[in-house]
Order: sequence, then structure tokens, then C-alpha cells
Amino acid sequence: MLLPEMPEVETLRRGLVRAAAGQSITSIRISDERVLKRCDSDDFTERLTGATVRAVNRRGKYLLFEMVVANVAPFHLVVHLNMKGGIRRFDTDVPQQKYECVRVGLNTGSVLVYTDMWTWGDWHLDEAAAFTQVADVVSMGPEPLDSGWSGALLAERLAGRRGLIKAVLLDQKVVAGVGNIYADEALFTAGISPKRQASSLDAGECDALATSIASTLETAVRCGGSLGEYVDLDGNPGTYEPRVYGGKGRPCPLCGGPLMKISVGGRGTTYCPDCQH
DNA sequence: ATAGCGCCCTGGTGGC
DNA sequence: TGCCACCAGGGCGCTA
Repeated sequence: MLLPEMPEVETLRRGLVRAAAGQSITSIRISDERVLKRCDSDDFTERLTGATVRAVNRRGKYLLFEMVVANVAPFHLVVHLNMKGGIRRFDTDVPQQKYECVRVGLNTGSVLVYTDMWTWGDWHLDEAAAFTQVADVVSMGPEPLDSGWSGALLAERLAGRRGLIKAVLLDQKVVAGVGNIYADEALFTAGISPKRQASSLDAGECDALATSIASTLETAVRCGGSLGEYVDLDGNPGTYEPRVYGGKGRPCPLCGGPLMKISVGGRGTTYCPDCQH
């Protein structure tokens, strides 16, 4: 599993700030057009070549490259890694990588190589100059690491929502950046069963869940992402070890009982039936 | 408006 | 041991 979620995307973003911010793009090479979900590859290449990366932002699981070029209005390069996308930086123009889809040459001589085994990732351009106006992120929920995040805000986002809390947490309109790994982790830490109706959480439970979402993500960012298939821009793996995710049958870190795996909203969900209610 | 589905894709797994 | 059907999984677009 690769599963880039918010901490993995944030780790990549920090690397990209160092590698690409202030640099200009000297070349674009598309090896697999399937990741250009909504744009023409010639247009994509033409508009990016010669443009400068003014900033690298993140919203939820999206990377937003703020692009500027002479005589053209600023725009955004929008990248979503989906399930299997990854970006590596190389000092020189290395041979084509396995599952390579997009290669970005920078004026420093280094290259950014995007690989994506499933080609589910999404690279496209957005006309918006301000990143809050990028079409993909306008209806997205709050960032759990922003100062405004709280149990009250989570409660507000959950109000009137039908469905099970695990499934609702994965909806990016409710909270930005939470995916399958960190949803399971946050629910475990808060002691809340993934099978609870989202609307049944009381104020105290919303507080606990909001806190656990933020602390889980914060810890994972500090670890440079989760341990496993994911690697950062320079190929270094993350060190965050999930306590329950992927641990079916392993002893619960709290009570020692076996962790269970069930399906919630069509997603694999690991939890402790004794510690989560 | 919102919820529930199928679809996209390929490596790994489990059954025989 | 080999083969193959099956499964995971985020987000989008369609339907009800």
C-alpha cells in the first residue's frame, strides 16, 4: 500500500519547496497521458514549459503549484497522487523509471519524476490565481492542523450527516486530508467505533475525535509519513507506524485482544471491538 | 441536495 | 507448483 494521505502529501510538499520553489520549468515529458485526466497533453506541456514555481501549497491531499510566467495570468498546477502516485527528485536526467507518467525538468538540472502504477493520479492546470479558488478545493472541509480546528467545528461538519462515522470521515467535504489509514487511527485513539452513526456522536466524543485526528496527523507529519511503500522526494521512507491500520489479528495496543477487520462504506477498516464504542 | 453505486488499474493473495 | 479469479482503494460521475 502506498496511500498518500495528508501527512505524506505534506512531507512531499516540504521537499518540493526546497527542490522547486523559485525554479523554472525547462521541460515536461509525458510518458502516460492517463494521469492528465482533464487536459490535453500538448497544452499542458506548452503552458508549463518556461513557467516559474512561485510556491508549493497543499490543501487536503492536493498539491497546488503556484505558477507564474511573463505576460500570462498566474495559474495553478494541481496534482493529486490518489492511491499509488509518488514524486521523486533526481539530480540529473535519469533513465525512465518504472510506472513513470510525468517528468518535470527544472533549471537547476534536476528532474521531478512522477510515477503511478495505477495511473489514478490527476495532474491538471487550474486558471485560479489564488489557491483557495482552485476548483478542486473550494468545497473541501477544514484542515485539521489549522488553528480553527475543534470538536465544535467537527460537530458542525457532522451535523445532519447520515452514514457511519468512518465513511463520513473519508468525505473530504467533512474534513480535508483524512484517508483510510488515519481515519482508523484517529477513531482508535478516540475510542470510537467506526460503525457508529456519525450523527450519534455527542460533544465530548466530537472533542475527542477532533483532537485525535489532529494529533495523529501531526505525529505522522513529524515522522515524514507512514512506514511502508511510501517514500519522500529523496526516497526516504516515513517512520509513522499505525497502531491498528493493517493490523488485523494483531493484539490491540490497549487491551491485547485481537484487532478486527470489517468493511465500512466499502473500505477496509481495522478496529478494536473492545476498546472502541 | 445527498447517498449509493460502478468504474478506473495492477500487484498481491488465496483457493484449487 | 502454477494458474486464475478476486480484491483493495480515493475520487468522480451517474442514478435514484
